[in-house]
Amino acid sequence: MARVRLIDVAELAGVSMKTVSNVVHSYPHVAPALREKVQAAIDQLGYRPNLTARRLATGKTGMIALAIPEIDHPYFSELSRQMAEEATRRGYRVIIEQTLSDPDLERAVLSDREAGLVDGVIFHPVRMGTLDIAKLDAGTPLVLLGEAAMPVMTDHVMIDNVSAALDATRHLLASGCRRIAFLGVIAADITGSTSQRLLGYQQGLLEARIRLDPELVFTALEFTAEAGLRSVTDAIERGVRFDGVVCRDDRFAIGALKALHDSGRSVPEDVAVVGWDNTFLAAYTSPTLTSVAPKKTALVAAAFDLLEERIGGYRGVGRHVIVGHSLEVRESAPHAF
Amino acid sequence: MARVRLIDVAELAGVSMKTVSNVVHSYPHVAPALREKVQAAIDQLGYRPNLTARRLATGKTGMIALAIPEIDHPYFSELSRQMAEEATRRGYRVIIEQTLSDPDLERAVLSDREAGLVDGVIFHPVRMGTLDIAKLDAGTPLVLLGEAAMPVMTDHVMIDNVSAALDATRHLLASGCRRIAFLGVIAADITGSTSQRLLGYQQGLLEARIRLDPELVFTALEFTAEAGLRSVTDAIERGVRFDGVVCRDDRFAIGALKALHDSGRSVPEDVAVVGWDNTFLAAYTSPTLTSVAPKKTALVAAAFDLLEERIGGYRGVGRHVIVGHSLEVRESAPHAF
DNA sequence: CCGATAATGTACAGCGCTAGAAAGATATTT
DNA sequence: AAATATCTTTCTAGCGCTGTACATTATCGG
Repeated sequence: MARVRLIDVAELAGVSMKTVSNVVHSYPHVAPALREKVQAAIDQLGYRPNLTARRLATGKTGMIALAIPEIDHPYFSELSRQMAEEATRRGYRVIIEQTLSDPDLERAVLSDREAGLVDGVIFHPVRMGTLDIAKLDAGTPLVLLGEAAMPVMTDHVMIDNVSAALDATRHLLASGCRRIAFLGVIAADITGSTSQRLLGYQQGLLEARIRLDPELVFTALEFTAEAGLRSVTDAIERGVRFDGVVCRDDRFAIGALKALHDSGRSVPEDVAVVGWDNTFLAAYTSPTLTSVAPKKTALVAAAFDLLEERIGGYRGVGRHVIVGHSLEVRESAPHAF
Repeated sequence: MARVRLIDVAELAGVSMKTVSNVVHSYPHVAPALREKVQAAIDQLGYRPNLTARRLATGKTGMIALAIPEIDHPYFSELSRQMAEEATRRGYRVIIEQTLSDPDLERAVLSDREAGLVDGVIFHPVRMGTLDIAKLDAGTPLVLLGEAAMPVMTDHVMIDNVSAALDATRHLLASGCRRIAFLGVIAADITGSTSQRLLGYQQGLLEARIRLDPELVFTALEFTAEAGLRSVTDAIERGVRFDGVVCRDDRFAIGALKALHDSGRSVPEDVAVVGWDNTFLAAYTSPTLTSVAPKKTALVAAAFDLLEERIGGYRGVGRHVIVGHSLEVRESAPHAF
């Protein structure tokens, strides 16, 4: 079952390869009669262009890589979906690379860009720092996501984490919480995404003239609901009192919800909970979860806009785009209650 | 910033392209001194082989496509992750194609295989029937997932849905349920996956000499938690009485849990709930969710085994592999209670 | 009715890498 | 020392498609 090649079609139709190619690409100046004859040959042979060859000849791959820590984190799987759909709309395909927050795998992402596999990369780093990225940043178009490193030459899309965390904290304060915890500090996260959220949280407390109690900053060991659950359970067992908790992401919030439920506390009456990312989970927990909602659609669009400009030849300094966010208020932290 | 090519390295090192290529591929018969010199040139220039060119030359792409309905369905995102990791172990990369359960997109998956982009395809069809697939099945290696169509010539991996549904139903019966509902019939799902689960459910009732009450088969409009919630809420509002429910997947189960909670019923005391897929969600709902657990690791391994055999040249009839499953018992449907 | 402009079509040199044939160099054997 | 075997390296023809340069026809105003 040998593949049908362009030249096979050309021979059958009795024309040159280029003419067949012109038909395939709907090049305007092909005589209707010829076009028909060629098309017939294409159909008869079931010809499909070999994309690899096309790529080698044109230098464009039509693919972009999306490098994220974990495919199955709800935030990233939802993001992936939107990226894939936006890519399709813009005529690209997406290769998803999972870095597992492993520094070596993250580095590999940036090195691979040079392998000519993709036209560009959208990358959400977790472990790599600014310098690491700057050092490896070769010529291939790159757009960074998240709050991590931001080398001056690289484009970057994010939400304003400080102000989003501030909003979440204010929301809890407004509904009467006074001992608000922050769940989700993690030693391995050096990217500052968490620390910015923590900063917004502190700022919120400050506004309300509440002194930050270090006991209320809950640490987790890794980015899982399980770790969140354990962290909150530990705090409860240590006797820490709190009436609200801002979580670094929805998975932690789900763990928190479960820990509170298991310990007999009710949400939001005893403890109000705010999550982050507004993944679909938030709408299906009991109680449903109030969550910080980054404008994902805007984020995806912005990332592609920047990337396409780079692919188009832009070589200037890095642009830093901040997309909006909102707070999706649900049962776990309703308006005044 | 022109790319460094093989020939550039060869010139710098003063050797032929093939020698450089030999070094790149760790070909054994290269004199140590030369190898070192070449390696130095590679490092100095920062050479990375152009994968597109390599592909054209070898005919192997090193990529496989994973075509699934939705990236952000927890079952599929967890599956994707495992597929991606298994692929890495076996030296492949994965391109994820989202079909959105759209017949045209599903068809496109099979047509694309011929475009020489990937060495093989792992495909979980939802809408395409046996004949459709058989018709489009060209020469490229293909392995199907799920319970859908099974053309004789195509390899196929699945779990035994009938017996898994039977297990779930028996479990509910054993803990005293007598009016057990089935949630998740969907008109658009023609693949038989749901109908097999329904069959196992009926079989379970039959064993217990319980007549199937059609009122207890809950229909949903689409595969979302929202649709599951609505379906169960409707049933409750219609006055349908039931004390157990087998759900077609975890997302429906989450919707059901929420509907029951919202209507003031407690789980499992009033109604016991069993989900399907054992996604990570199951462990973090309140109560936690008992769920049918396909052996994902085995499934992924089997799919790759079959695919690699096809890639390796196997041309025989389709193999149909059934991987195991278990029932992860959690709070929503504990053992006798 | 002619040269000029536009419309069609062909030829062929790459894109960067691989791999088999062939050549050159060195080691082993008798 | 000649002959054979074994390494090591070079040469070069593709992989299938694109795009430029050029050849060949139509089209058309004056």
